[in-house]
Amino acid sequence: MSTSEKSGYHHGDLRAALLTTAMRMLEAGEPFSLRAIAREAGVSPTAPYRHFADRDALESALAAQGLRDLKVDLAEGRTPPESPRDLAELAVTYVAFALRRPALFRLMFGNACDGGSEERVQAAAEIHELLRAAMVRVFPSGDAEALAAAGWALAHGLAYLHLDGKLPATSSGEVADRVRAAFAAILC
Amino acid sequence: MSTSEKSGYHHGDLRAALLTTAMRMLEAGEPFSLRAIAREAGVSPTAPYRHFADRDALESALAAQGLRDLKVDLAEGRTPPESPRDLAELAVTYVAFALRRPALFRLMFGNACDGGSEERVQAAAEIHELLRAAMVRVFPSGDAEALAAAGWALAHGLAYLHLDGKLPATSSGEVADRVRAAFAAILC
DNA sequence: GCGGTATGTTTACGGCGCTCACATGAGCGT
DNA sequence: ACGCTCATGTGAGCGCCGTAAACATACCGC
Repeated sequence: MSTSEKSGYHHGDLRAALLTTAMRMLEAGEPFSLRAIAREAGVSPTAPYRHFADRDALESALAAQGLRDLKVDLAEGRTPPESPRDLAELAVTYVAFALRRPALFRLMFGNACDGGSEERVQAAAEIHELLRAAMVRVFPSGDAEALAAAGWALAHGLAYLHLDGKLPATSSGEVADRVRAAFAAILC
Repeated sequence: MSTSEKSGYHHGDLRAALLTTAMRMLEAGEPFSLRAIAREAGVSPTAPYRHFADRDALESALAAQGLRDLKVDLAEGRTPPESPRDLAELAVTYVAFALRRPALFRLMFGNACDGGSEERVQAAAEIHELLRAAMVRVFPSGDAEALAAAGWALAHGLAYLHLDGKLPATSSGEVADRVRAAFAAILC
C-alpha cells in the first residue's frame, strides 16, 4: 500500500495522514492538540510520537508546508512585477493568504523557530528571496536587502494588523483596497 | 492597608500583585500560566479567578498595560516628527520595544482580541492615533488613514520579522540600522 | 456586635504533552 | 517457508494546565 490505506494495526502512511488531518483542523478553526489530531486520525494518543519528536516538530512541518503554499500563491499566474502597483498586488495576495488561513499563518510566523526545522528555514528563505527579487526588479537602484526587508515587512505588518483586528476590515475586498492604498501612500 | 500589604488570609491588593508578578515572569521568559502566577504570588491556584474571569482576561490586562508602555516609549522625550528620518527613529523605538519585551509584545498582538477588553481596545486605538498623527505631520498631503496603516504596518512587520528570526539580526544596534535602511529604501 | 459580602482555599474534573513498557506485524535473510 | 528483527502502534500513567463548586475567613456598614 503506497498511500494511506488501512490494514488494521499498522497504518501505512501515518505521518502524511497526521499532517493532512492537522492541516484540515487548523483551517477549520478547531482547537489544535496532538491528542485531538491522533483522535481525528483514528489512532492512539501517543502514535504521533513515532513520526514527530514533539508537538513543535509537527507544527514546524505544518509551517513549512504553509510557507510553500504561500510561495505558490505569490508566484503562480503572475508576470514579474514591473511597477509599484504590481508590488501592491503581491501584498494583496500575501494578506489574503493570512486572512484565508489565519491559524496556519500564525503557526508559520508566531513561533520562535530558532533553526528548529531545516525545511521550514528553507521555505522561509525562499519567500524572502522571492520578495527581494520582486523589489529589486521594480527598484533596481536601491539596496536589495533593505528593499526586501521593507517590502516584506509592509506586507507582513498589514497581514498581522488585519489578523488582529487592529485595522477595521469587514469584507475581503475592503482589505485588498486598504493594502493597495497603503502601498500607494508610501512607495516611492 | 492600601497597597499590597499582607495580612495572612486576605491579601490587600491581589489584582495588582498578580499583574506585576505576571509581567515580571513574562519578561523573565518564564513559562506563563495562571497557576504559576498564583504560585509565584504565594496564593492558591484559583485565587486569580476572584479578579479575572479567565486566563484571557488576565492576558488582556497585561496586553493593555504593554500597549500603554509602548505608547509612552513612542511619545517620551521626542519632538514631533518632521522628516522621514524622524519616522524611522519612531520605528526604531517600536522594534526595540518588541525585541526588549518579546513575550509581552506577542501577547499584545498575537491574540484575536475581538473586542475582549475595553481598556485594551482603547490602548491600541491610542497607538494607532499617535502613529497616524506622526505620518500626517510628515506627509500632510496624503490620505491619513492609508498613511497610518502603512507606517504602522512597516514598523510592525519589521518588529515581527525580527522577533521570529526571519531577518538576520545579532546586535540591537544592527537591528536599528536595518530599520533605518528599510525606511530610507521605501519612504517617499 | 453582627450579618452580608468580597476575597481566598480546597477539592475535583477533564484535557494536555510526554515517557515507558508492551504488542503487533512487515520485511528480510536463510 | 520460516523465524528474527525492528519500525510502528497501543496502553497506562505522570505532572501540568484551566476551570468549576463548595467551603472558610475576615472586612465593612448597620
